[in-house]
Amino acid sequence: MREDSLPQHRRLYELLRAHIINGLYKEGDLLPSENELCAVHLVTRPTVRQALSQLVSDGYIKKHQGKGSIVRALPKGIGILSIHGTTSGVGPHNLQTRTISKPSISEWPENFFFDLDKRELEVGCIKLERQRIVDGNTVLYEISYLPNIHIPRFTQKSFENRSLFEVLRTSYQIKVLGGSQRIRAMSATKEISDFLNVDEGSAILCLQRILETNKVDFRYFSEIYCNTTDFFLEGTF
Amino acid sequence: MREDSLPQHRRLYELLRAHIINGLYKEGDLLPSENELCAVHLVTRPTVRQALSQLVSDGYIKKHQGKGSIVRALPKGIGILSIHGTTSGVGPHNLQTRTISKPSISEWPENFFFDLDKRELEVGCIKLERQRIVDGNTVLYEISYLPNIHIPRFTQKSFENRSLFEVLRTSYQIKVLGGSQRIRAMSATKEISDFLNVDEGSAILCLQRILETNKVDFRYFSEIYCNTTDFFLEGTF
DNA sequence: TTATTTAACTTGTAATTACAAGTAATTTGG
DNA sequence: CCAAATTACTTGTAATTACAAGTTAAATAA
Repeated sequence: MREDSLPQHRRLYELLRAHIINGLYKEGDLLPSENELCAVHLVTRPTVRQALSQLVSDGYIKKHQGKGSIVRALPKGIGILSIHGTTSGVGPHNLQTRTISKPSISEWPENFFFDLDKRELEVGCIKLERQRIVDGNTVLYEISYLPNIHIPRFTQKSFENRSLFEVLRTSYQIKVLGGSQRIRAMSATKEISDFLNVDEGSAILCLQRILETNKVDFRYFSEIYCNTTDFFLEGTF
Repeated sequence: MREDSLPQHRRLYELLRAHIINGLYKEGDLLPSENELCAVHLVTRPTVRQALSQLVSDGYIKKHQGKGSIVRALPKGIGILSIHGTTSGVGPHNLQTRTISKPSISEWPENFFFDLDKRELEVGCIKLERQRIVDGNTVLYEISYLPNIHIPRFTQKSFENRSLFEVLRTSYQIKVLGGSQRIRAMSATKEISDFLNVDEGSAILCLQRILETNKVDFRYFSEIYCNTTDFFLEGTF
């Protein structure tokens, strides 16, 4: 395979995605045609089309037969519905991450929000609490639960302004491939209202996520409480 | 092209999707291998792979290199985050649709939740209010706004237990290709609490959606209020 | 029997070719 | 000058071939 062991379609995807995020291609712009991209990047059309179809399903572009690939408006909200996680999903905003409680090994919580299998229950759980601050406002309060396997010395890692995605990928070769989530609205409890700096009882968005990875026996979980008075979640389909 | 003018990859997608929904393939089952699907349906592997990758991005299956395509658990919540709309997204539940106000032509609301262009403002707006009742509980209150173009005699159509998707597709050849949505939590106003049968001030989920279609100058809008005490929204990524 | 190796599967990546279908600008005819 | 037809360009669909890489079960050797 190629130098950095990324497939060609994936490298093209990452390149075009970066260009869109950086503003080199702006909203409404036409991307180079598929044949142009072939010529410039020395790949064939199926490869180009694979990269473009990923951009479509991630909501970065829109395709029109006979016309071309048009860049979509970048989400103004928080693109937490996508695979890219909160850090890279916020876009041009000023984002800070604050660790509330450092990773600690414990048992899984009782009545956990997803059913765990036997192996997961045996290895135990690493819990991690973080806040996300966007443009100075505390917007997210996130609790992550990871199975205590495949990630030695995890409790000594630092997560200040670093995404969990990145730590797992660079330190443990664990890549997130996809996942699923539940979304609902709820009234803020005392604890959550403190973390999110809102009144107790005000409406809060709650997400429960399963993240699946390239290691079949390693999936982790996330519970996210979101203050949507100034920001909203955003998704494309 | 073939008999009913659907591309082969699309027909295979619809077939496999129906089999999964009907339970012919259950959670955890392996789909036939790509080569088997080729042989059975008389198509080539790229065509099969196109159908499968659509099933992956819609969350119906999960693929594992060297292993096969595994059927995922069907969403137990309301799959409103997908393109398939509320009606087909609810799955095995008992769903009823009630029209609150029949389609009526008017101006667009002031301070509409998305910016409209000149043409949309000129042609005016058709408004439609509906309730969705799942297993006897009123779960959704949905207001749809359509531009008054391409859809003659729309105000005389009936929507009882029929999806807007279906009416647009069968009566006007308008197909929904995709869209985007904002999600946030809010406190129920008096009006919304009445429609959803909840207490005033309780936490409600609010979705604002843009639906884009095969007609470039026709997009429509939807505002959805959702009672998530008994159900939650669900999505895969 | 047990551990290792091999072989037979699976999906992933990628180049190649061909034509269909939709769009937009140009050319042509009136 | 204007409208219709043509042309060139775009993406969509589809078959074909080849090999890489991950998984699993069978065959083999200790």
